[in-house]
Amino acid sequence: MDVQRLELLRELADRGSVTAVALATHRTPSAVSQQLKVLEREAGLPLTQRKGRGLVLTDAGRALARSATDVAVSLAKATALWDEFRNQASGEVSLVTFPTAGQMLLPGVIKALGPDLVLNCADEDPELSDFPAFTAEYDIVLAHSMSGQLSWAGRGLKVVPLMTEPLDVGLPVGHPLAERAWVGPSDLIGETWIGVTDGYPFERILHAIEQEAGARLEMSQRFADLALIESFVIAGLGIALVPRYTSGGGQPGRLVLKPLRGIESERQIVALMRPDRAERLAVRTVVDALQAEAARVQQSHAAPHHGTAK
Amino acid sequence: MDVQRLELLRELADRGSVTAVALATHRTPSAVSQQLKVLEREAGLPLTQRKGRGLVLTDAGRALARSATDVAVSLAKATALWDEFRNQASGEVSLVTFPTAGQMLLPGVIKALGPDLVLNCADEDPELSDFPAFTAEYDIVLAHSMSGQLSWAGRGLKVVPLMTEPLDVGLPVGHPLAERAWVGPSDLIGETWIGVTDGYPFERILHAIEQEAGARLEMSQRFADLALIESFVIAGLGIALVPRYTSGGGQPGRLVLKPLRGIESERQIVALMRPDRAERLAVRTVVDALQAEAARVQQSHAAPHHGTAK
DNA sequence: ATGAACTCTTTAGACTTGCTACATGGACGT
DNA sequence: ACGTCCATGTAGCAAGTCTAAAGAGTTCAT
Repeated sequence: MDVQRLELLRELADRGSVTAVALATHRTPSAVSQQLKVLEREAGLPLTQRKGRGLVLTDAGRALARSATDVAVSLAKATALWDEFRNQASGEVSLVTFPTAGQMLLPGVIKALGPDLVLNCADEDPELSDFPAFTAEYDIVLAHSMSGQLSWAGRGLKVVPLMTEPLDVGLPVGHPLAERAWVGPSDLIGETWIGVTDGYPFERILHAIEQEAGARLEMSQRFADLALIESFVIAGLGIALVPRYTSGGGQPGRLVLKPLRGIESERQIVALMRPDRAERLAVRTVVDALQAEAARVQQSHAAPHHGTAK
Repeated sequence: MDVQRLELLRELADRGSVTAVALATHRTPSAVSQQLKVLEREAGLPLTQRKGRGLVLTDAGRALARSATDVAVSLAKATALWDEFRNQASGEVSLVTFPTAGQMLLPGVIKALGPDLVLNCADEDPELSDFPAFTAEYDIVLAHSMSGQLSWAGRGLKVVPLMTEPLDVGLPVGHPLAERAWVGPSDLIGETWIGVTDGYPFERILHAIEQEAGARLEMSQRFADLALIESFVIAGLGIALVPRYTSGGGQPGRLVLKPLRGIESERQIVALMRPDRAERLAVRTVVDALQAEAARVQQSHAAPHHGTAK
């Protein structure tokens, strides 16, 4: 019946606790609890169920929450429509990203946006946290996945692809392989590797190399931060897999990138959003800017010469 | 922003005046005016405009009203969903029909519906009034159109076809043509006709007969009521075009029907609804029953023999 | 076992909101 | 010019929704 209440139910489905919903909607838990109770009375059947000290949705509750999404979407479309009538997009948009994508895209995007649109950015480590879950908190979530591996299918989230970034092999200047135009899996066995933290998507490619070459790679270190990995490579302590567009930012000319052949080695960078938020005009504007900037970055690297990076 | 207000704007688009909206929504005109004013202030641009002593929507207002329909639809889907969870369809559904369709379909439909679902019916003369406009007042509007002539395309209404009913030539017993298996346009010139009121869709077929036969039909009387026309035909005062399934109800055996060949002679009977109302579970149930009953009627007539009618 | 921490709920009271009732101001038709 | 019709202001009231504070149940640690 009432949209506000339905919205509350949907938030509960997303966030999983009354207090979280209250916090997110700037209300007291009491208010949320009361409204949910009213909704349940109107519905005439139990929508929630106590479990331990928390609260979970029943099947009926989940179904209702899902249809509440449709309501939120059409409502967001309506407000977007009249935003189009009035002025250009304005308001605030929040965004989380993993570090490398932010470094690559955000400065250009923020410059491209008008002064009426405030973009609040934050960064999070992509593997320590459940990125799709951030869509509850942020309007836009920048995430990456390996090609083909659509880890966030379903879930009811809107996924907008921004770019696919090749993952190259990073070598120190003077390394034997540095003279080659490209490298293959068999060239890489016997090298000392600087790896990524367990669970990183890069890991999948390293495994593919091992499988292709028929030997194990020697992994000396494991880091999460890209700049740290690069500094080890530059110091000659090993070689590593690095994203082409975002590497070498700090120390150009001291890191050599070689494309990897024989293995599909790239990552997809996408924007994740809750479907209703994706409809907001301001959000759509930011996503458009992200796509444009991603295309610009990709094109500037597609151009010939240009040394190793940048 | 607020759904109730959007709904009000949509009602205004449908009904055209603040007082009409107030009447329909059980409010005072003052309340409607205030809410529209709030909506306009939120939107930041004029949605309505005074015209004479009335009020009309601006372009922006119309656009918003249209998107308000989407909101209403998704909201109706949500409530329908939980109606499905809870019990079978219940509540009240209102319906208008033109007389012959009502006589043909409604008794069977009402018997088929459970006791929890109350169907309130009314009848209106199909030509004196704008039938699509009734969708503002009634949940379901039973209307007819000649085949191919989709008079209610666009408008944003949901159209559900129920049946196509042939229009036959009605003759008195003992008429020379009564022995024939069927009649063609050329057989019908020279006869005295009992016509329908100007503007009735039947009129189009009469014109088609004239065009095909190359002569004018002699029209002695013009009536709106079918039973009245039939009594004239039975009295031998002329022949007339009558819908096959609904004729002869009162006096079986005294009216002979002959199919008309050489001209497409049928009318489409459809249900018209506002899209949001079409989503209500109770409404959908009634529409399903209408379709089933229509199929039943059509089938019972498709069966051979059976004399003239019934 | 007992208490501390956490989560949801209940209750009572304040605040906000949308309504009715009545009055006002134009626009149309006679 | 008058009455009618329609939309809109103003004041007050009724309903709904929130906060605040206390209560009840569960989990975890000591």
